[in-house]
Amino acid sequence: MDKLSIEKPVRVRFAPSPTGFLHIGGARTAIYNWAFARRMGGTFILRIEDTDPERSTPENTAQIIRSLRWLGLDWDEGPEVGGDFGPYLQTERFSTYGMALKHLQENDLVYPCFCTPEELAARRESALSKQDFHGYDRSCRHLNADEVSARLTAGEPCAWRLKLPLEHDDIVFDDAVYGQITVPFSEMDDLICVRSDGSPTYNFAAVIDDSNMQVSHVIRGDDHLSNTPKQILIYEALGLEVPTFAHLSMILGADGKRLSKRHGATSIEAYRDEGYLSEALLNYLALLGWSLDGKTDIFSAQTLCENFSFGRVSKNPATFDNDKLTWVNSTYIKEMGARAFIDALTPWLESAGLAYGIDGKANAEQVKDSIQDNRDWYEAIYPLIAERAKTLADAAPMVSYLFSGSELEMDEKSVQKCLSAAEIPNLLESCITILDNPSLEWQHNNIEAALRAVPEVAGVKPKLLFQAVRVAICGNMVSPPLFESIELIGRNKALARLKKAAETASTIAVSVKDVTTPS
RNA sequence: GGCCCGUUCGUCUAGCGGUUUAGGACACCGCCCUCUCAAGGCGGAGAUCACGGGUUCGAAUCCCGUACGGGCUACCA
Repeated sequence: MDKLSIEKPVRVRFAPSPTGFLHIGGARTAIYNWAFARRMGGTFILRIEDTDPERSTPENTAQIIRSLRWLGLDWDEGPEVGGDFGPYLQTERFSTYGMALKHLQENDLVYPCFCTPEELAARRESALSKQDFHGYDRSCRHLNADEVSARLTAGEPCAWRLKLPLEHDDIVFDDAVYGQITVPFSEMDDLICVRSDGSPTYNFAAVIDDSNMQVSHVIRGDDHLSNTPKQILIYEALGLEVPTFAHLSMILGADGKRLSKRHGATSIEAYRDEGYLSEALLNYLALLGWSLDGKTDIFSAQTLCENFSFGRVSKNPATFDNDKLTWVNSTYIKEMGARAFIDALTPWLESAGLAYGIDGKANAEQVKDSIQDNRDWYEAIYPLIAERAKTLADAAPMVSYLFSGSELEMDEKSVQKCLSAAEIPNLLESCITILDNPSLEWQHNNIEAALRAVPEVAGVKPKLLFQAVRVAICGNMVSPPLFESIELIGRNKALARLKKAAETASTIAVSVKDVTTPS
């Protein structure tokens, strides 16, 4: 392998066509290309295959680039970065395809086909029903030279087809993932290289580009496995060196069908918007079809780049498992640390309008300023939810109670369940007295120690009181840790919330008494 | 129809002829911890390695069929 890399520098490319967003499958192909390039000290190229004018848009191209960047991939040549083998948009490379065609024409390796698409479709239809379809019937290949030149000079539209050799061995290539693949030459037909409108077909353009860009390894989805022999024939006609191929299996939805819109989010940006971290998505995608050692699930991009190899890429299609992605994401949240977490969470706080020091919904600017001015306070949130939030989207609602000021809306169910016991008003009053004491240092350990005395003295279970306090402070019977929350909310607001809860509790106690006391 | 490819717990995978009573992870279940929820710890259930034939002293691993799934079979990419 080392020897090989000395002989031929590793150059790989990711070549999406901008007919849609960057989706899960494309992203994984990009990741493997990138990781392989980094592993081999090679070059990673981004090339946009926008030859389909009907479906390609600049917006899609921009979105693909944005998604790739967001994932943390960087390319050495391509849009935005340039390179010596550009341009990197196929629509800007048409002259190269023209030159290649000319070369083929001059060497009688290609011939004009005047059959119309309609004729071909009809012929294909009838051949198919006879169950022996083997591609184009080569009728135009046998036209006599005079007729051809006459029709050509008359300007009759024609496509240019590759003039396959009459005799050829079966096509054999070594796929880096699948191993040796053999396709009978009898299956090959005279494929079209250039359409009647002058545009190159995918197979032709890909070969010319990969060759011109000196691509050493073509790493792509296995929907191209069947295109490979055709492309090899083009390489051979042009006298070009055939690169190494590595095909990647598809990614399936939970129903075992090819991943598509029906399965919900498939675009990379949709995952970003659902609160997944790019590092986690990258990790999960890398894991979906590749293994580091069979045991390790969590690894950094750097580890990926240091260890990637085709030998560990699996051949069978993988089913996308959102549960596992979510788990990977949650482990990244747990390990990312307060600083990175708050950075990542900032947009979410902005859109939720959560700013420390501002009651009610704040605007994005206020949130930004608040975070800047109260960085320590914000970072103190992290340990409260690091083990609880599975995504960034989870996190904001989870901590919104910290931003509610003195007025907190309490969940009705939680109120009924946790504030209705007869002892609650008195217990809460005791808490208020304790917390109102200025000599109590406002720190969660001290707060906890002080409050634990209350149920002990009253002879009730700690849980009874703390659930009531939780509802008072957090508004819900399920919440992040209580004493840390009290600390973060601050003495005045905490006291205000406790007072309000105590009032609520006494009204419930009264009404309960009304109901239960026989008249 | 033809050609190509694939098939190990529900899911992702380890496994490259003997170290395998098939290992890990997610999900699931139970217990512990505990101020709730999580997290964490411990344990459990879950795969006759698609099926059938070979080869071999020995096969999840090699070969051949079959079934199922996917791809290609375009003047789409």
